[in-house]
Amino acid sequence: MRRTKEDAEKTRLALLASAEKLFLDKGVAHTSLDQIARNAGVTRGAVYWHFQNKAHLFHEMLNQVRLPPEQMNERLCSCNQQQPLLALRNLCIEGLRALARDEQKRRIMTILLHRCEFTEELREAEERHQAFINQFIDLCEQLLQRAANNLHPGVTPRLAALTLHALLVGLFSDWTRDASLYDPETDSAALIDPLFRGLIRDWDEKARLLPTT
Amino acid sequence: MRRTKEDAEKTRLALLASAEKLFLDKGVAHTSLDQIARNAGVTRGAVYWHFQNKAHLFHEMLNQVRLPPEQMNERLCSCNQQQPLLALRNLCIEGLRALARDEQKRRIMTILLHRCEFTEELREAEERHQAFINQFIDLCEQLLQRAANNLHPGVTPRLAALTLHALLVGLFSDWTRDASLYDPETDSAALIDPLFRGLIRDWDEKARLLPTT
DNA sequence: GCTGTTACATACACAAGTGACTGTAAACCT
DNA sequence: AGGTTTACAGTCACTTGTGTATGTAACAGC
Repeated sequence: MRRTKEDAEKTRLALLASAEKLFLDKGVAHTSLDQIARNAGVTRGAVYWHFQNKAHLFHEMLNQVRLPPEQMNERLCSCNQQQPLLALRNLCIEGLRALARDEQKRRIMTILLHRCEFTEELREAEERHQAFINQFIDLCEQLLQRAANNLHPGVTPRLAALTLHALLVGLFSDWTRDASLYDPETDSAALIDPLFRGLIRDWDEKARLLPTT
Repeated sequence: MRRTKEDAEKTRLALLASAEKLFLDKGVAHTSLDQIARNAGVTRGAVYWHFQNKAHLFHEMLNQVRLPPEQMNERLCSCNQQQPLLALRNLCIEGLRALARDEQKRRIMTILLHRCEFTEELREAEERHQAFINQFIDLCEQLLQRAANNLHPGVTPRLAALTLHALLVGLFSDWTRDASLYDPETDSAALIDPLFRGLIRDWDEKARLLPTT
């Protein structure tokens, strides 16, 4: 029996890891707290000691990592570069690569995209996720607004921001579903750049300033 | 008590409609067969008469409609136009609009994207879905291969097809999550065209042949 | 060394869901 | 007209999951 504070923290982390693994394998709704506990080598008592219920456990699992949308929002808020659109493009690429590099991020993103039903009990997690999405779209729109006269005719900042977000979500969704589709390390730029070229008029000249980041 | 064949078909459809509604509201895993039955004004006996279990009910609910990916695959296979890329572009736009026009398609697509966990019991539905996706990507790749020398440098047919699919998935995913983001009827072209412009070299001249479809 | 608290394990009560089985009235067929 | 089948309703046995309450050994502080 281990009862020191460090040991307690270890079981807490073991529970979070078990939840992560089982959620990924069998879905959130199809995983019971008992399965999570046993997978971590403890009983349900430990689960209820560390977490109020499954929804809170899920929420704290999300809190372990900063997922790409949140990371990108933080970066977008703080950075005020002279080339905001290039910075945005690099952020998108980095977001894709971050998922491939960090196994945990990948697992949690996969759970969010493919292994959970956003129903009543997970509503707060859903709203939080949704808030990040809207924030990201708004930030993109602001950046694109500054370069509004460089946009191709018929493209508004708002629609361009929506398109960019949709592309990212689709790339995340497809890759977490089947990682053999493409390799984020080598293909990210080729997957992102065409859209920028189609949105911004003199993109190729702009991009020449920065080499293949 | 109603027992004619037409009445039986009516209750079957009522069960499918109830399942659709409840799956959308509460998620597939969080909806019981009893709730579906009561919502349709019958008991679980009727459910087990018409369907083997929840997975089969789910599967037949999907069979009621041809979702955008399947529609687009059928169209892509059959059509051999002189302007395949323009046809592909129009198909994408039509796919987006179809979701907005057909309430049932929208509900079922929302369930597939946001209200179900692809776990063991729904594995066959997932595999079917995944097969359509891969087929769509392959078809796009073939079409783009024909115009390979018109692609912008650095863009391969394979990556272009992946990008296009990702954009569509993202647009579906975003819109089914929040329909106020954009209006498929008016915005579809503006959401799709930039990517084509960024993928294909002389897109604007090509597109001038066909007006804003 | 005693005590209170921590970090769980165990036990219990309860609800909900499933699948199988049985019952049954009306429809259908001959 | 009568038997058979259809299209369910109702019941039962069983399992699974949750939340809570209680037990308990070890640690931490004085």
